[in-house]
Amino acid sequence: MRAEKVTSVDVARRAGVSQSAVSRVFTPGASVSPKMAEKVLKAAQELGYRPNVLARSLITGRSRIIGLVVAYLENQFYPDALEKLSTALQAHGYHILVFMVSNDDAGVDKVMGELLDYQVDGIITASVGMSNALAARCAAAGVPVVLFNRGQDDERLNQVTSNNFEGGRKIAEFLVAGGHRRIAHIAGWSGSSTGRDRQSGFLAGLNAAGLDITRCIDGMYNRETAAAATREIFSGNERPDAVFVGNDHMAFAVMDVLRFELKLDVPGDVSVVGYDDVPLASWPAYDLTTLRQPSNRMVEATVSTLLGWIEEGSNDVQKIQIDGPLMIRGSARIPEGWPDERL
Amino acid sequence: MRAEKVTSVDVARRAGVSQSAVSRVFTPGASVSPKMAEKVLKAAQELGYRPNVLARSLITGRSRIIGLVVAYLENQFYPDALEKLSTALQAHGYHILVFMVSNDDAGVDKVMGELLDYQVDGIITASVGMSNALAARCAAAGVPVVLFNRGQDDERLNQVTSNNFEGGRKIAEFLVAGGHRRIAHIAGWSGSSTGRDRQSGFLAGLNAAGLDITRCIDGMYNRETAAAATREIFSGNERPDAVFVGNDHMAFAVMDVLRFELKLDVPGDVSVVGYDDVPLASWPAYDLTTLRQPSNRMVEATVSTLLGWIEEGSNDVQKIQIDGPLMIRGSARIPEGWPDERL
DNA sequence: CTTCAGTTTGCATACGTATGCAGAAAGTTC
DNA sequence: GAACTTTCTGCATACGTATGCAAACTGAAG
Repeated sequence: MRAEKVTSVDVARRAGVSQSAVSRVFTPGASVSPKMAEKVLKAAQELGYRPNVLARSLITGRSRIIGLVVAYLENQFYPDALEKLSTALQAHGYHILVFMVSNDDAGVDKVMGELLDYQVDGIITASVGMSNALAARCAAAGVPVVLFNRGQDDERLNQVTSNNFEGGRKIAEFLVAGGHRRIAHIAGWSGSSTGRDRQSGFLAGLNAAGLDITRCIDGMYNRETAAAATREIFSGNERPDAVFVGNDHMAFAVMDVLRFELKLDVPGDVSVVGYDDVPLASWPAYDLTTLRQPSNRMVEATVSTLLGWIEEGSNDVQKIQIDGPLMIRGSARIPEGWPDERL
Repeated sequence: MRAEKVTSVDVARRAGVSQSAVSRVFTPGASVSPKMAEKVLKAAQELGYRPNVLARSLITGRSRIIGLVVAYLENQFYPDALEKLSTALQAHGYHILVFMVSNDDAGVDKVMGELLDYQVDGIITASVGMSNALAARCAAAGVPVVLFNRGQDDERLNQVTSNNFEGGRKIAEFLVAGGHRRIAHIAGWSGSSTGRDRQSGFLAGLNAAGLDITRCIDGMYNRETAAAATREIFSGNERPDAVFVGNDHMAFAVMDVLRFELKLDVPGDVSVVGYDDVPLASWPAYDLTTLRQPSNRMVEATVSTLLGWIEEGSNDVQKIQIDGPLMIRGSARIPEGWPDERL
């Protein structure tokens, strides 16, 4: 059962050339004559030789591995992003090494150490923060980091997010224009920049119309917490007539509670707006009005930033914010004559 | 910006010992005196040394990387499994390298080559098949493979699935007991063992009651295809009164079409049963009756099989089938006095 | 203090590849 | 065909670690 590894030396012997020649044939851009290439490729073919990426990385200092740190995949936004990131990176010859982590500093630090052990060429964190000590270590190790869908005040960390403040503001504007006056917010986790920015944008939007948030509870980006918050907010008799929920994943829970527990009509009794536009949001069962995070463009920006650092030695830190449209669907009252922003 | 890597040699110099000593301190089970360990660990601590996993793998022949090949993450079953697999493997010091792949032989073969380049210690494929040539290559390379949620007739490939035949049969029994007589099937992709087994189990169950499948279309595990199939099957006037859908992901599409396009009541007009029991199935918006694939136990079986091959040199091929219960919810008529199998 | 077994250490080498350097071959120009 | 330039090849070495082997040390028993 034990494998006999075939190495570049074996190929060299068979082709009657030196090991360096074999290496050069498999190194793009190296200098080899056509007939050398042919001889070597033939021998390699016959033996089933393929270069050992790990051994190569030892010399070149490049592993072609990107570490992805992610806290949970329950929210559909993340598997979707993971799929797109992986596909995009694969096209450039990189692959993703996954690190699941509990979303606290200790967990992240521990895992990040393991990550560096693998000599990753770059790190993407999806909605996970980093301690300063850690950011320093990555910088010291020369490993570029991109925070995907999470901002953080650190001069060393690239980040790609949607324009969360503006998104929150847009949603406020939309709800106000729809005639809502008692507006609640089930917020994204206050420990995250996304949660905070969406909330402050939302608040700014309401304030601009002379309104305030009627009721606000942190939903922790968690389905159960959001459901409990909904019960709390909507079971009294002074209930709001609209709610902005910090992401779609929680918004589904909110709608389920409103409809199936509290027997309220959405959007008749309550308008619900989410954030993300995950695929499920467009399914008729929810038909959720939500602010789209343009994951394609976010992924694109993430990949090009990362590859810029890795391959072109770039070192200017990017803080990229991408605007997304409000996807108007059936879960919230549509203001008279509101322009349809859909793509 | 370039990093000064700290190596075992640096640590050795600082601690005033040999490089081998350092190596031994970081190799579990090697022979080192307590005071040597202390000296080395202190020096390592001060320099921030951590062993280079890649260099280590060159010597030991173990990379502590498991390759995961997966076709798409849209169906919630897979991110869920990925999360659990990754967490379980991490606990054993392994990590998952992700390979997204289009579900055809050419795509799989190409990607699998890249996979072997990384010297992975094992391979898990999630609902993806392998050509025989490929299975042979993995066997030759001594890399164990586990097919997760996919069976295949190959003596060299481990596999872990739910008991799809029995699951299909149970569902037939359930629907028949519910008084349904015109029963349709939107099948899982006929190119997959899961799809075929569920279908034949279902058929066997119906036959046992003297019934047959009224109408059957391959839904390709694809939302759009399943939706189209639903329109096809249910828009005529001789419509079935129940449908078994090959997985939950398609079942949601089917319910959406039935309710929102065809204005049929579920389960009043049509009973719908799915397969998988993804988290979404239990959300009230769908409240889908479905056969649970016990992903926890499937993951556990996958991990222990894989580690058995890798660490204990096991070489008996496992073909594991795990039974799952029918989760009875609100999308299908419940037969009088039917025992509740829920956990 | 000697002997001997057991433990700990350093030396040297190996893993599979890439690359600087110098020499060989091939091509160009007169 | 000589002189020169360009392209190609092999030699040697390096990357960071683990491990067999023999030497050095430790401690116990006599």
